[in-house]
Amino acid sequence: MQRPTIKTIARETGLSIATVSKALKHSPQVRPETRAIVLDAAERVGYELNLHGVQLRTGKTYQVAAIMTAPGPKENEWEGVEYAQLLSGISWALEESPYRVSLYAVRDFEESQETIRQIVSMKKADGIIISGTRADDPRIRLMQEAEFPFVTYGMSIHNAPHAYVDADNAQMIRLSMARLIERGHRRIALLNPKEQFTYGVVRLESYRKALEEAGLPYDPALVAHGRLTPAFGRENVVSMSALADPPTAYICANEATALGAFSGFHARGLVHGRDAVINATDDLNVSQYFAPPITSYYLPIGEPSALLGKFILRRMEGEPPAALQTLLMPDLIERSDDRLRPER
Amino acid sequence: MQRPTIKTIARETGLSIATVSKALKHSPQVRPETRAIVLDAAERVGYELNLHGVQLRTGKTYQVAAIMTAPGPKENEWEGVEYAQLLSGISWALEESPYRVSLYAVRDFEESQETIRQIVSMKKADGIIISGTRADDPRIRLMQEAEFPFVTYGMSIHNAPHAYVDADNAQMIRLSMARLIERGHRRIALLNPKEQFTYGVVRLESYRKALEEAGLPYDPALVAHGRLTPAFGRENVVSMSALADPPTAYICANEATALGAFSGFHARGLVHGRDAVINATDDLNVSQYFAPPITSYYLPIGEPSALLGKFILRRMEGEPPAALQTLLMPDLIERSDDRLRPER
DNA sequence: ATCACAGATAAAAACGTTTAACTTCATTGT
DNA sequence: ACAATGAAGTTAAACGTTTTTATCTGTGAT
Repeated sequence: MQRPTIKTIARETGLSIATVSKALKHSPQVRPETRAIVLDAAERVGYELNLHGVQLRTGKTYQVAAIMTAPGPKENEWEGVEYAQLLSGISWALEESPYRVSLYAVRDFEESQETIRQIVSMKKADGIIISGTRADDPRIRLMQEAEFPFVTYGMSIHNAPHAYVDADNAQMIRLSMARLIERGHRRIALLNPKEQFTYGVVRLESYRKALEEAGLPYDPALVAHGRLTPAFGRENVVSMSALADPPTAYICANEATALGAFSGFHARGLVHGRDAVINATDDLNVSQYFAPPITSYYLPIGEPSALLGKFILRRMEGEPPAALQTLLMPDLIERSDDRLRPER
Repeated sequence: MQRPTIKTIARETGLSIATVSKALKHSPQVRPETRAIVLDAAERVGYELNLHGVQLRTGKTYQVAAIMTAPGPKENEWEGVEYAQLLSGISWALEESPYRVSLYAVRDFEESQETIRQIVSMKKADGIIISGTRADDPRIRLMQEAEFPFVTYGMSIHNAPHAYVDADNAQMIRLSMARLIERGHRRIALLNPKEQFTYGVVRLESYRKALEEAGLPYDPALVAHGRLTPAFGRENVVSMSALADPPTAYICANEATALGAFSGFHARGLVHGRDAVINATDDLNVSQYFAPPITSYYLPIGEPSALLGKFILRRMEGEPPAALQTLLMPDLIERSDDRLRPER
């Protein structure tokens, strides 16, 4: 028993394969009654479209390439864990479509660029989703020049308009800072992603502006850029807390960094709420389990990932990118007062 | 400028496409000199195999389906985060091959079963990688009956032999228990995955055996089965620590559970090392950042994932499954003494 | 000189689909 | 009455491979 093809249906119905093909794709060239007959027969024989034929004929791949930048297999730091949920979110968004997510794991920016170049020129996918965007991102230019559909998780600054989904980092930092300053903090540390990343730039800018508006000085010693691992959080708490005038609040760019910051507190004998506090941005709903639970801006990763999936589908259908740009505002979840209580 | 095909090379060299095809696949039917000419021309025109043609002709897909069971997009619990690294590890292992990882995110066991059935019957991939295996796993039977190549992350118990990679859970629990008992613990809690999973069964069995050998009673109140989220860890610490005779040690099946356990300590005012201790199994190298750092069995997730990739390649080449079975023993990393110090 | 044979290459068919070009037939407008 | 139009189908080619079968060429044996 072979897998049924349109030929099977043609034989079954006495129509030509061309008509069957058209009927299945709802071409206006075929009469509704005929279509009904075809659909019925298709159902009966258990027909399912063979993508390989389509792919060869049309050049479509029905693949959405997700470029995942993760540190090499040898490096064992807790990094990029939110990718799992990001991928599954995208995958679910594509569920009703014939598209599948195919994964391209790369080690660094250069490799992602090379991979994208290949996907584009060899047409290995119909659409691409990337993250870790830069202020001026050559990968975006590459895809735009080739008119290749793509969506980014993260904005760019100097590139021509494109489809993206991102958290509203500027707003988030602005409000975070206002809140902490209102609660008496004057020395606020920013544990930020690498400066190459757009959101690193955006967050830093917003941070500086907030300081300025509050009439507080900007101290570069309170800002760190790096890979958002627990190690990063820990190291910076350890070193910054040793400053003559140490920070009383740490804003961590993700939950891994926040976990590491707690580890730094432990190492230096600091007590959360007495010596300093930690705030964070949280994708994974994990801040509530820290001891003590911390205040965070929470954006369930399912939201951006569902949007990424939706957007790439629409881009592949030719929708212009201008309509496919969303900044999501995370919810502030206050779990501690964050005023210092210098008891004891 | 069209993408070059074997036809391009045929024109270029004056040979037929058949010969070119054979030359490219190192068929013995073509003379070495001819092959050289072909390879040279291929290089010159920048030829790259078009998989769509191959796929249609041979039925091969060059896809490895990774079935990822993750909770629905609506549920926002920190679960399954290690999947990101697992996937990238597999993806790297396939890097030199023409195969790509294509992702199938499913919500639960039933859906994974249905998805696998489809992949197998519609031949949507050449190989499958699944995790979350059960003692008697119908998915494994399904793939075996269809003689479909697959590798599982996690053993099964009642199924016919198949390729798998797993951590040596029995040994891990045996040694963990021996170590804790040696340090004076008599009431040891086991925060375990759901009983359906093979490793849940294996761990429980090993736990009971360890108790028995030490002459300690088995108390079901100290064993919990559930989804390995922080919430699970927290809830069980909260409830178990309220027992008349509470546990003095908690063995957590992963780092998410351990994080939640710490949260439970905080909620109940327990101090790690004084009231009880936490041990864990760690894939993500994150136990070192807990406050305090805890003792764990650490298996960098890169190792099993690289093996999964290697194994599926070999299975797809027809290698029998018997040779493709590996139990990995995680390293014990002692970060605290774990004897209770009832100071204060 | 002819034959059989092997080695090397070529021709052709096939995989499942889409689509441009064509045919058929009924309907419409004059 | 008849050309023009349009709707609904059909034919056939094409996408890039692999593979079966056929063809050709030269060698060595008879």
